[in-house]
This record gives sequence, structure tokens and C-alpha cells, in this order.
Amino acid sequence: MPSRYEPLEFEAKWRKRWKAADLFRTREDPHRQKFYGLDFFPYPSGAGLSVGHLRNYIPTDVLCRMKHMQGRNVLHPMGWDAFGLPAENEAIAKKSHPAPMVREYAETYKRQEDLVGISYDWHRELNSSSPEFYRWTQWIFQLLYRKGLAYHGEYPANWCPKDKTVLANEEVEGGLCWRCGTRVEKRMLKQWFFKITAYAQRLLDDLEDLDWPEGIKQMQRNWIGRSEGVEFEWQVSRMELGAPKTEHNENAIVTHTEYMPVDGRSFRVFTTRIDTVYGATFCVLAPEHPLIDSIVPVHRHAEVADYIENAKRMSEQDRLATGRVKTGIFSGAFAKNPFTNEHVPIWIADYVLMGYGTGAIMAVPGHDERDHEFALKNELEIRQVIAPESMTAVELPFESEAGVLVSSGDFSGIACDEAQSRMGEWVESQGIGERKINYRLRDWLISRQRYWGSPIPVIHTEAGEIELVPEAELPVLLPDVDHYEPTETGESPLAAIPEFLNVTDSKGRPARRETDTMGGFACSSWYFLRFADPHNDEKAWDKKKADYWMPVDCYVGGAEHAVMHLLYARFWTKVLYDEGLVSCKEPFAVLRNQGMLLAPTPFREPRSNETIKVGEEGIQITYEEAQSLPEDQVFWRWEKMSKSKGNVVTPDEAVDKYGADALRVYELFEAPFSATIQWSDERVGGAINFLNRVFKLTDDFRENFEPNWRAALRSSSLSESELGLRQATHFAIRKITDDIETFAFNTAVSSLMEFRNSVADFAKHADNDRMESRSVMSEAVETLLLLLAPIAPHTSDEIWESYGFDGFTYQAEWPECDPRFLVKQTVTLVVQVNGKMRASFDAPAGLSPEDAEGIALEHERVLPFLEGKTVRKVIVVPDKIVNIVAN
RNA sequence: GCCCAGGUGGUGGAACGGUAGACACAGGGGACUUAAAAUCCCCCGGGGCAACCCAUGCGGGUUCGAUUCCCGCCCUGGGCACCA
Repeated sequence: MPSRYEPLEFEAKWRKRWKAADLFRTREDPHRQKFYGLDFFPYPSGAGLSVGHLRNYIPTDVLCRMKHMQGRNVLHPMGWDAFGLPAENEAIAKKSHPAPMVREYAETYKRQEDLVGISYDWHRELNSSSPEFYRWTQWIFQLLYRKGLAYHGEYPANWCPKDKTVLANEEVEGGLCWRCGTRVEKRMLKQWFFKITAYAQRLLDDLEDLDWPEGIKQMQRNWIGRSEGVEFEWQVSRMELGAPKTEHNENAIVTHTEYMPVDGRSFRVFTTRIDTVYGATFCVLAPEHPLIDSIVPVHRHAEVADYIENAKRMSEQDRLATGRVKTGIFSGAFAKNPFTNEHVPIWIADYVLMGYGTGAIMAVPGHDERDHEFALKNELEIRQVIAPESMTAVELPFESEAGVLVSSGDFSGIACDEAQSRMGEWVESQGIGERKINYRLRDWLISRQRYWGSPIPVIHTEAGEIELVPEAELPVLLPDVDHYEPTETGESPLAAIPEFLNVTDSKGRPARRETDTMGGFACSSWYFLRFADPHNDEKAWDKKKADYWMPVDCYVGGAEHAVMHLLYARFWTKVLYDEGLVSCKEPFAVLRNQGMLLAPTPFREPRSNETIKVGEEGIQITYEEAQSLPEDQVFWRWEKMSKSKGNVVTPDEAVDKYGADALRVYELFEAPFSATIQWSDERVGGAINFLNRVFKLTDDFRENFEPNWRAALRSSSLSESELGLRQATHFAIRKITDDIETFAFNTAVSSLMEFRNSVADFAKHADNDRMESRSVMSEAVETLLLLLAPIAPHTSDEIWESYGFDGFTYQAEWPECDPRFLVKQTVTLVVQVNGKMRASFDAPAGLSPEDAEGIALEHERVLPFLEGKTVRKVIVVPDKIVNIVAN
């Protein structure tokens, strides 16, 4: 038994014992209340874990351990998001096969997680690339297909030329591939989609009841991008040849322009601001708009074709680049505004996107910034049709969120919101359109032209029809091959494997197997259900088991998955709910995002306007000063740990150097859970100090420990300091329980430190000849060990055993707070004069406001501040404060 | 530009609208020690001899009382970004 924190002497021993006792195995027990704590499904990379990853795993572990001690049946599993691009790319780079590679990497992750004492139940370990798992991923695919929620269609897909595969919209970040950063191109390809758009409204509505970070919910709302508006039709016309005609009447010359409808050609526009329709002075079609070919007059063909060709050549990123001047070209055709019967020019411009709404807009340069900019450049008419409520804003484009319609025919004088509904009704009554809700959300592109994913379990018949692979034949096994590099053609490498490709359809005719695989997000969209029943080879999961465990009570991971994984998983869960396969509408009741951990990172070339640190002491210099230093000067900045930056601290190193419990305490205590922290050896030292003090305290007291303190305390009369210790004990129980529950791990640790300090203070003056004294100390020490157990489990178990307790703290009962000890007999009342603290005095709790006021007004330290003043008012907050208002 | 989250000592950070700086780290002083480590005790936002005064990014407001609530700015981090 070490008398100080010597992790090398005991931590490994406890991990071994936990394993031998199979301590963390979850057993089904329908009679106990469950707790499902889950960390995001990681892809085990070759770099292994860094101490940064532990900011995710340690807090979840603390919560799960506490829940277990509180008597909950805890499910705390871990698995490997093994399929997908990162694994495959890494395997290609290493010229190996992803399957054994991922298994090896997963072993490292597992070993490292065990090393810091994470209480995972490895009996439920999952690997999404194992046939036992992806069999059911395929099964869910087929379910979606049968429900009409999976379809195969041609689409200008995001194509990453480096990874040689298509990407989902969510996987394109600022026009770049989210994995490799290569500029994404558009390619027309036949792809598989999941119809997530059919669930857009429910995905939006059900966010309301989730206990998730507000920022993440907001990001999902933005991504779904609901907007209410009106979609309606505009007839295409052309200017009559020879027009305009002028005509003389009695007192003026009138110019008439004749327009001819283009035989029934029309297009629809979507607008959220139908109230501005009288200000629509032109229309714009996206360059890809299918109508363009048939409306452009012959004399403009060449010029228009040239513009469209240019627009197509430009990458998505260039097209969307901020600050870019909007380009466009007049089509030569006109469109008739159904409200005004005016003919306005139709332009073609790439600031209108084919993928949203109808790919065509009515442009209102008077009230829309983008249209305004375009109109100025191309000298198009700008009209004001909304008068703001206050007449202050008269600059273009007009602010028009709230106001009254002007120059809008019969609708003039009506307020914007009122006009929106009336004009919507008018459109519907004319039969030219309808009110409509649009979503920015697109269908989820799931197919990948890559090897390392679950095969899509369908075949294509000669007739071009799609058949599902019979359920009994699932899974469609991914063939084990030596060469699986992606191709240039947009075809999966599986297409080059005849044994895989060539099959027969249900009627025995030759057919072709689908060779695309599913993107990795398919696996992570349902793995949390498989943990409920991981070894079932009859079904994806037993409904009773899933109903027992779901939803996840606490889901913890990084904020970077705000839209992709978290949206897809919600979608699948809703589909499964509709099918009656699960009883929860939402998979993750509570979501928390941990903060990052940054490490000092050396670099050579400073960026302008960054704070530059030189040397170990971190002297800060300016960018200019940095320029004058020699070229090989090394600077430091804080960066996320990554292998390529060479700043990784591994759990192995940290555990070896400081110990697992010190590492745990450090990461929990350093800052709030969701805050970014900066790795500091010095501060890990602080955690070691704390654990040492716990050892010292318990070591000093061991001989005097009273195992039967409960009975002894039942009928004893305590001294003031003994009562004080019991109060500190029960206050600590309540505070630390609440803090862990609410993810305030940093204050949980600081409260634990305070509690330990109180116990140590008591011990200093304790009279160990008194039974009462030994008993309250025993209660405090035992409680301290239990409260410490989820946070520093090795230390707790080590001391626990030395005190003669059987078993592990994990199996012990979480201490219960006795509210009688939360009530203080004596309180400190603060006296303020005009809101400034001037004095304080101790008083029995529950002192009447009158008495408190009396004492305060007579207080010697208060009197000088009242001199020459009249007391106007006295505010008394019982047991807290007396504020005297005087002037 | 829009949406989130923040801005508190030398540092990390605490604070149901009620004593700003808990708990720590670093630093300083002292005890023990031949010495060092460890441990223990004391000090530690700024100014002032003191009584006190100033201080939670800036400016207003609400309140008996504001780090906390409201309005307007400034800065930092993260996300989204021509979505009509």
C-alpha cells in the first residue's frame, strides 16, 4: 500500500482486476432503470489516440461510473467506425489491406482506452466493417428502398478527383473535399440517394424537445433551411419584331412595345417575398435551367451559349466566392409578371442556383441586395414597392422587413405580412401557383465509387430494372481482393471483378451487381441500436432490447459532426420508428460536445497578425519582429494534436509519466467540459498533488477508521466541529452529484478538493479518543473515496481496499445526501450600504428581517457610512444580506 | 454579412441578480532538513501609511444591489455563407 500517489505501483493492478472480474459487463435486467452512455463511434486511425481524444471518453466514463454506483443498469459500449475513405486511403498509402489494418488500429485504441480506465463493456464491441454488422446495414438499405426512401438517379454529383469518388453535400466544405481538401468538381453520374428530404419537417420539429447544445440545433435548422413562400408561373414572351412602335394621339407621342407569348413556354419562380412582386423588374434563370434552349432567340444563341459554357467550367467554389462580381447575360426573351402584366427581361446568371427552388427567380432590385447589385451593374430598373414604417431608411436596396406596400396596384397600403398572405391567396385563386415551403436540405447521396464500404445490396437487370438481393442472401460480401484502388472512370473498383459483378436476376437472366458501396455514414446511422443487441444473428436487433436501451441517455462527441452524422442518424431512427422497429423518435436524448485540447506546436513561418511565441518561456513578439529573426527560428502556437504537426501526447506517455488518474483529474479539472484547453505538464502536476493529498489524508487516518460509523452516529451528540464535518460531507455529496450530472466536471473536482481540505482541517484538530470524532471522520473519508471513485477509480479502489472494504468502489453504493445536514444553524449576513459591502456578522439561521435590520443599523462598521445621511429604505434578504439605502 | 459560444488576477478558472476572484497552477516568504526533494504554515488584482478608493472588454439602461438581465458597440473562437 503506497502512502502517496504512485501510479506505477497500483494502477495496472486494478485494471487487471477489473478485467478479471468482468466488472463492466452489461447484463440485461428489465427491472432496473437503464442508463445508456455513448461516445461518438470513432474511426481508429493509425496515429492511435492522443490525450485530446480523452476529453471525450473520460467525462462519459465519469458519468457512467456514477450512474452505475447509483444503481442504474449501465450500457457503456465502444465500437469502430471502420468503413470509409480514411481507412481505405490509409491502407492504400501503406500498400496494405484495410481490413487487418483497421483491426490492428482498433486494438491500439482499445488498449489505450483501457489504459486510462474507461469502463467500456468490450463484450459489445462492434466493427462496422465486419459482415455480421454490415449485413444489417444492407438490410436497412433495402428497407429504405422498399419504402421508396432510397433511389437511383442521375445527378450532377460532387466529385473529388483525388479520392475519386462522389461526396454528399454535407461532405463538401467551401467547395473542398472534407477529407482531403481537394477542389470538388461536378460530374453527371448515376447515384444512390436516401430521401432525407421527405423527413425535413419532422427533423426540424423534433429538434425542439432535444437536450442538445443550442448551437448544434441551430446548425441543423440552418442546414434544413426551411423557408415559406410562393411558387408561381411566369409566361415567356418575345418582343415583336419591329417594335417598339410609336403612335401619335391628341397631345402626346406614346410608345408601344408589343410582346408575343412564346407558344406556351413558362417557368416557375419561388419567392419568400411575394409582397415585393410589383418591384420585380427582371427575372433570372440559372445557367443550367432547362428552359433556356427553347426561349433564347436565334440572334442571341452564340452569346448565351458562350456564357453558359463559361459558367459550367467554373468550379462551384469560384462561383460562390464571396465578393465576386455577379455575372450574367440577357437571354433575349421576356417574362410576363402575372400581377402587373408587365413584360420584364429574362437574364441568365450564375448567382441563381439550379439546385434550390425552381432555378429561376423574380428579381426585385429595390428590396433584395443581390438583385440590387446585379441591376446596378447591368443598368436594370430599380423600383421601390415597400415603404418602411419609419421614413428614415430610404437608401437602396430598401430595408423592407416591415412596412407598407406602395406602387403595388390594389395591394398598395397593405402591410407586408398581410400582403404576403393575400397575394399568396391571389396566386392560388388564379391557378398560376401556390404557397409553398422550400427546404435547403438535399437528398443524402450515399453511393461511393470506392472499395472500402458496405456493398449496396441490389442488382441491375438487363432490362435496366433494379432488384433487391434476397434477404436470405445478405450480406452481399465485400470480395477480398488485393487491388482495390479507385478508378478514374467514376466506376467502383468492384466493377472490375467479374465474379462479383456478374450475377443472375430473379428470373435467371444475366444481370449486373451494383458495384458502388455505401459511404461510412450509413454505418454510424444505426450502430447505437446494434449495441443494444450486438450478437443477434437473426435480426438487426431485438425490439424489446432496443426499446429497453434506447434512446441514448447521454451522447458525447465533438461538435464537428453537427450536421452530418447527427442528422443522418436522426433520419434513420425516424424511418425505423415509422416501421415499428424502434419505439423512440429520436436516438439521442441528450447530446454534449467536449472542448478541444490544444498542444504547443512548433512552426517556422508565422502568419501575419497572429500572436507569436518564441522559446520555452513563450515570449510574445509581433509579426514584424518575427520577420527579422533568422529563417530557421522556431515559433510556437496552440494547435489541435495531430500526428502531422508532431505535437501529440499519447495516453501511453501520459499514463507512464503521470498516471491514469492524474491524467483524468487534470482533464476534468482544467476547464469546463466544453471549453478548449491547452495541454500543460505543470497543471497535471497539480492533479498529482491532489491525489497525493488524498493518499496522505487517508493514510494518516486508516488506523482510526470506524467501519460501523453509521450505527455510532445514530444516537450521538456531536460537537460543533463534528457537525461541521458532517455538513461538509453531505454538502459535497449533493454538489458533486449535481455537478457530474450537469457535466460540470471542473467544479466537481474543485468541490472534491474543497471537501478533502475540510476533512484534512478537521483531522488536524480531531480528538481521536472520541468515538464521535472518529465516526464523523470515517463517514467523511468513506464518502470522499466514493465521490472520488468515478473520477480517479484506480486511486479510490487502492485506498478502498486498504481500508478493508471488499470488492470495487464501482460496485459500492453512491453516497446519499441527507438534507438535514444541508441546513446551516449559523449564517453570515452581509451588510451593504447603497449596494456596497460594508460589514458582515454571524447570526442564527432564520433571524427575522426586523432583527437583522436592527443589528445591521447598529453595526460599528456600518455607522460611519450612515453619518449625516437619512436611511431611506432597508432591504433584507433572509439569511443573506441587509442592504441599507441612505442618502 | 448571418448564426452560435466567449471576453473576470501572472495563468487555468469560480460565482441561484446578493461578500467578485472559490478551487488550483505559477511566484514570494517561513518551518523542518547537513542539503535537496517531499511535507506543513503564511502572502499573493491595482492604488494608498491608513480609513478607504478603483477593478469582471467598452458605453448606456433596469434594479436597493449587475460578472450575471436589457440596448448599442469592440475584440476572440467556432459554424454557415449568393438558398431568392
